[in-house]
Amino acid sequence: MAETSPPQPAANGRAKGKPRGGKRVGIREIAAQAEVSVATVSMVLNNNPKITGETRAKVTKVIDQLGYRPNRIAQSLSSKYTNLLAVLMPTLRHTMADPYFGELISGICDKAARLGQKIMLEHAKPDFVREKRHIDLFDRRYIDGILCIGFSDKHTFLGDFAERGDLALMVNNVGFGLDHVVCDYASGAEQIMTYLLQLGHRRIGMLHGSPDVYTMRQMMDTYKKSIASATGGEDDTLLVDGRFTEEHGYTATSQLLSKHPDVTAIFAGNDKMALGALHCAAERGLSVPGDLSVVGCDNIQYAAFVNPALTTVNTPLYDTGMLACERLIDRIRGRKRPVAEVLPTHLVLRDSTSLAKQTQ
Amino acid sequence: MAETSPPQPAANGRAKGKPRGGKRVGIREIAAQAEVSVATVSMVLNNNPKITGETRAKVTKVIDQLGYRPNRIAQSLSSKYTNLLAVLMPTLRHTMADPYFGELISGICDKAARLGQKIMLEHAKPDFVREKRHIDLFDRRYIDGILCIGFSDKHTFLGDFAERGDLALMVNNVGFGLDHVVCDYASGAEQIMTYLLQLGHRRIGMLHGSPDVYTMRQMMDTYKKSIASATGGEDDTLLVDGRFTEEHGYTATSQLLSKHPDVTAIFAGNDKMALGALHCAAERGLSVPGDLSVVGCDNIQYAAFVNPALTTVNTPLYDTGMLACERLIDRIRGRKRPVAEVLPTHLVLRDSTSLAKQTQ
DNA sequence: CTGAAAGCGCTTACAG
DNA sequence: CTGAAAGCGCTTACAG
Repeated sequence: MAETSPPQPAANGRAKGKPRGGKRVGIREIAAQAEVSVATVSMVLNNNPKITGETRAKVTKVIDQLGYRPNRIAQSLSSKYTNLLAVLMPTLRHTMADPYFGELISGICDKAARLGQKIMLEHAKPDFVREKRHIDLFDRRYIDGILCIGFSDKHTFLGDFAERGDLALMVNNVGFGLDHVVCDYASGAEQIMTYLLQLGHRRIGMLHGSPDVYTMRQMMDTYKKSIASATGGEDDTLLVDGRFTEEHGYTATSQLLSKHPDVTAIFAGNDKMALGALHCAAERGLSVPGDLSVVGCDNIQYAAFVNPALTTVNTPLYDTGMLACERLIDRIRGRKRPVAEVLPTHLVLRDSTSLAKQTQ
Repeated sequence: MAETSPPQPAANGRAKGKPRGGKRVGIREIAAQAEVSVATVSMVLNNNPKITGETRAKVTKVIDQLGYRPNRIAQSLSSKYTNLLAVLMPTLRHTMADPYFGELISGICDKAARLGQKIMLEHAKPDFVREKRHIDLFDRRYIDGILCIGFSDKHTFLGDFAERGDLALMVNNVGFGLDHVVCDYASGAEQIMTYLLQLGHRRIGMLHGSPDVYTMRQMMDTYKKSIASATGGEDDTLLVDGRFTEEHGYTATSQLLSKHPDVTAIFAGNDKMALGALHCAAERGLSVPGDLSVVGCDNIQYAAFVNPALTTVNTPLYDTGMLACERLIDRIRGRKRPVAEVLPTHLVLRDSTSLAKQTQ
């Protein structure tokens, strides 16, 4: 539309080809119309301070008139940046549908949009890693930097980034010589344990995920320390693997309660496992929190809407995503100092916890 | 590593500059080493059938040796494709954390990866649309095509794509002159209603979202038709707006039950609202399904793990995402025929539904 | 079946 | 403060 309405000298001279509306306007046409060189137009486009306000105004006017939009492929080929960032995550079942990843990515996307960057999604499937496609992302100039979420110590390919000097930042994980932004899961776990102990619970089970995951290790260590200092003993059979999912949280709880009927509280390493625990308790006719207290971690969206509403730790995932994205961009733009940020967590009290049934 | 190990004639001659490992290898070096022209290398890269098996082998060998990776920015500038697709969605609160979008996007990403395409994420914020950045995506050559998810009739800017001839495909929505891939929500709703009526329910409330949303309209129409034909009457006060969320599903249920204590079943237009309904029922001391049957829609991941496990309609969101992505790529690659696909849905029976308390 | 050349649409030194 | 020219690294007609 914009191309047909302005009273422009009809370009009928060379009417051949050109499907509709004629050739796309390029930087050359802008330069010609504005009576400057293409270099000047380019500098206006890139907000180069060398350009006079007057020149800028003149060029900007022509750009608006002709509806010129710079080709970002050409821009990237000539310049150093693609203005594209990747988010890399493991291939869990339907990763994107997980509220944990979702919150993180929401934060990342919002911040990226605000800073004029685009976000690309990548899954680190086995063949992806085998074929070194994570490296291709940089070598083939897809992206300027990468955000890694959901990985564990086992994902050693992450070390490739640091080795090659590619800009990568890990979220809720540390190591591999990379920058990181993490939530304070250790403090979160400590707050939970303190709270449960205050309520009189002594037999507290834990639903954990793989200890290869940094944040989970933090929580497990804190849990063990708390138990040890409160009860003077330790009992590893109170720790069961719920593999981060509702399904396994359910079966793990089932095992735990069968082996230890005296357990009065369960600390789940994430809300999904806690949901599995609630489900298991309901099925066994145990009232929560009457017979059993359950607490989760992360405070994902539906934690407030399960029955009973879940007491949990709020990890600021959205903000974590925002910060991670911002810091990565800092690095791309030249920041030298490595990034290592920790965001605070806090307890969210709801209806799944109460005083222990019988204090020992 | 690869660059230091092979016993290559030391390139010490021009030792200046070049931070580490020397200059990145380009198509020119490959051509030189393989003793062919760059055009030939390019053709090998693009699997051009004109190339002899012999030539191909020779060139491929050199490529592998030198670890050459084509610069995709340069490729895109010379060719017609970016091999990048965008997923566009509205800005709901933390959209990505929503299982509905998550499942869809998981399917899209997996299919895209398999077909060698990359996926970019975009949110249609007010300023995004105002500044016509959805058009920029094409004009500035970010992408080859776009997948639109989560939109309603109100999002008229979607019409811009068809008008400009840009390749766009809508998921679970029709109109705007665009291609579409949708789940059969009408059939899903019909299955639900038939089932509830069979169970003896006559006073059935519905939690709906905006009727501007195509799929919701399908369900509402089906609901009304079912009620009318089963009871001979209609009562619009049985329809309450739950705005697709747990929160509003909760309050809508509260309203509904206050106004109509005789309601024995609730059909929620999505699982999130159903979850709100379950929560509300629990708080009012109503047993589900004893006092009240509740059914949702979509069968999102945690629907099986809430208390009680939710009866719902399975909409194959993951597969829908896969198909949508595949069809969009078909179009990019030249398919002329518009895409209009409908995927079947089916009822998933769980524990939130049972016979009506008292049949009238 | 392969090669030499032009061109994609920008940015970036380098002069002036 | 601005311009002319080279170059980013490929692909694509066009010859041969």
